[in-house]
Amino acid sequence: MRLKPLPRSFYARDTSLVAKELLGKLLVHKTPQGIVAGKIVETEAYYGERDPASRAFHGKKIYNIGMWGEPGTVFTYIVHANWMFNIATGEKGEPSAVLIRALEPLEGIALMQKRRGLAKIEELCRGPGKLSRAMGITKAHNGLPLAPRTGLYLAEPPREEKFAIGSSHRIGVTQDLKRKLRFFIKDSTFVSR
DNA sequence: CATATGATGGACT
DNA sequence: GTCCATCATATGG
Repeated sequence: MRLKPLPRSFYARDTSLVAKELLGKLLVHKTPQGIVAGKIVETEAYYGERDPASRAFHGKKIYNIGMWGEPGTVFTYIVHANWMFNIATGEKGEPSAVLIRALEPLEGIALMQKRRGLAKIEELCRGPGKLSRAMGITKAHNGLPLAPRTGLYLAEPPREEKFAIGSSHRIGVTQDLKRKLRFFIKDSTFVSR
């Protein structure tokens, strides 16, 4: 499979637009243990300092510095013993990000199953913590640029696909539930609840 | 050093 | 729907 990585300019736009257009794209992670890849089926947009639900809301910290990085920079953050996989968006210096919430596993499924200790394919990446586990994403990736040379990157799917996009309020946040900043592929069975 | 806190997950009613 | 294990950080003594 020949993959075309997303250009940096893709990420340097409005966060919710990036979140929406990320649906259907491929997330690829090459590691010494093997290659794993999946299709993005669910995302959430987080605006920086203006967004009370954002990690950047309380200012620049060591752990969230990645949010201020170049667009296309990985930002990982732990919640309840689970790593969240985010991508910095917008202009450099603007701490907005997109959280990847769910994937449809495509490649390296055996490795995902091994890392998750689980056989059911629908469950492997259905949720932000699950997908990081299955993909092998941790703190070590915080601050890395998304690029083939780092082993972790996003790419265009081999074929264009048409699908309906649904939206809702964001999951798990207690602030700002009004805005619909969660996007997902409507008919996908791999979206989290 | 001690304790609180989640952008969660999984088990259970 | 509810309960709670889990653990890297943040924060206060």
